[in-house]
Amino acid sequence: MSTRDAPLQVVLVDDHPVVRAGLTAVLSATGDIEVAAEAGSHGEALALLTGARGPLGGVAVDVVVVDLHLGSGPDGAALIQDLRGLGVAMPMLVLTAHDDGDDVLRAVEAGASGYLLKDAPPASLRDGVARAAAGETVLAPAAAAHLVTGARATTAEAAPRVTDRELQVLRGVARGQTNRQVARELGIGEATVKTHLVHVFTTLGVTNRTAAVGRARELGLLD
Amino acid sequence: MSTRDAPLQVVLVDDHPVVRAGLTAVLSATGDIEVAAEAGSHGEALALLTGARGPLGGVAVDVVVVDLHLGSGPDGAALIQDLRGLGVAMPMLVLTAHDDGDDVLRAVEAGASGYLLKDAPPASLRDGVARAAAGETVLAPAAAAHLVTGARATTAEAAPRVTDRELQVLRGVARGQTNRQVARELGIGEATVKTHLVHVFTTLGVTNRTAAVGRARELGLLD
DNA sequence: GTGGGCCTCCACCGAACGATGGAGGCCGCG
DNA sequence: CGCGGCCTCCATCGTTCGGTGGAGGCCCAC
Repeated sequence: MSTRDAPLQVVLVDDHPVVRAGLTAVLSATGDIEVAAEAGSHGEALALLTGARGPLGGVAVDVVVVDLHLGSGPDGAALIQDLRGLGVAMPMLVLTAHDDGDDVLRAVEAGASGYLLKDAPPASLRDGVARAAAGETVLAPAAAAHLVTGARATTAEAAPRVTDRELQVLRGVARGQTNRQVARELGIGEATVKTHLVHVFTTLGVTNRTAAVGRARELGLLD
Repeated sequence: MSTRDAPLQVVLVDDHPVVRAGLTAVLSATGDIEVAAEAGSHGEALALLTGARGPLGGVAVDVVVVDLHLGSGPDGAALIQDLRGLGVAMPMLVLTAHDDGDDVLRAVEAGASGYLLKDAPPASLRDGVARAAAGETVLAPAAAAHLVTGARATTAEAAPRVTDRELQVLRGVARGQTNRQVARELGIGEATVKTHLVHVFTTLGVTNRTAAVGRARELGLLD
């Protein structure tokens, strides 16, 4: 997922200059991505992406990254909806601090290709942009679960389904038990607990137990 | 906290034979504790501990361990209250699956010296019994927080108060962030995050981040 | 000013965790 | 009957955690 012929051209929309700078640094770090332009507000973004018909100086924009929170005015989801309404078809990603379900859902319904988490590791951000440019939907499986209603082709992962056993393990973990304690409680080996957890992590789209418990709680798996 | 002169004599009250057997095994493992007698119900326990005036065959009972859930009849808290009402003064510990606040509170108000968690490691259980026998109140600090109203001399720890900074760290952890990520977010060092977490662990009476998040949620700290 | 919280950071170390890449057995579905 | 899903377990490895015992700076109350 690196070394392309020409760098991807992205446009950043964020009301916070610091965030734009940070994103620029992160995304352009490997040379695979270039920040073609930036906008600091809803209006600037509209002007930038629809003005003159054929955006910017003839540069073909591959992806637009929009912060979900744009200060006082309309938010990122609204911006995306507006752009879509104006015929802008390119992939657009929402940038959000924490994927708090509803907001992300709104953004996707508004036409976003997915979202990026501000606290994701740089490589993940670059990967997300690249995948969006390739037409993929960039969603953590957990968010995909929020979309059962809309049931769109998430292109990516499979089932966000947690098996019975995995859930039992997760419940133990949610109570703060160590792998060893969970193993004893369920009468299985510690290795098996680890295996179950790894599966849970991948299906929930997280990388550690605490996050898994949080996600599971959000999804109502722990009741 | 081991190798005493004479083993502590405890009485178990639990409607589940399996649990009694397990407890017996765990408590007597080191030889510091002996199970003097067992009761399977509220009635049995009353007979055992008040019958003949001078319980059992003249054996001096050091601690009574009562399961909070005793099947259909009155629960452990009620039993303890009854025993206290009948003049039984020895330390009594409540045994519970998960310390769900209210139940534990009721038990302590009824006269319990504290509680033991079923999923606690064997050493902790033995330690709890030993401490109760010594007249200490055996409570996780988190439970102590539930008791701010009654404000009894918990013998043990101090303030269950989590500072602002600690709470900020905990919030990050609750979102599944690693120490490093939390550190970056708050603009402090990873070492500092660890320090805050260790404090949180001790004041909440837990030993790992996932349990801390669970406790904090129970206590309404994360809202 | 002297303490006592609180926040910040350090080094060190063992334990727990998470990732990887297997392997075998069981069971239901086609 | 083969295939796939689920459950079980293994070894290895690097990373992260958590525990311990400090240390200095800040600020407020006494």
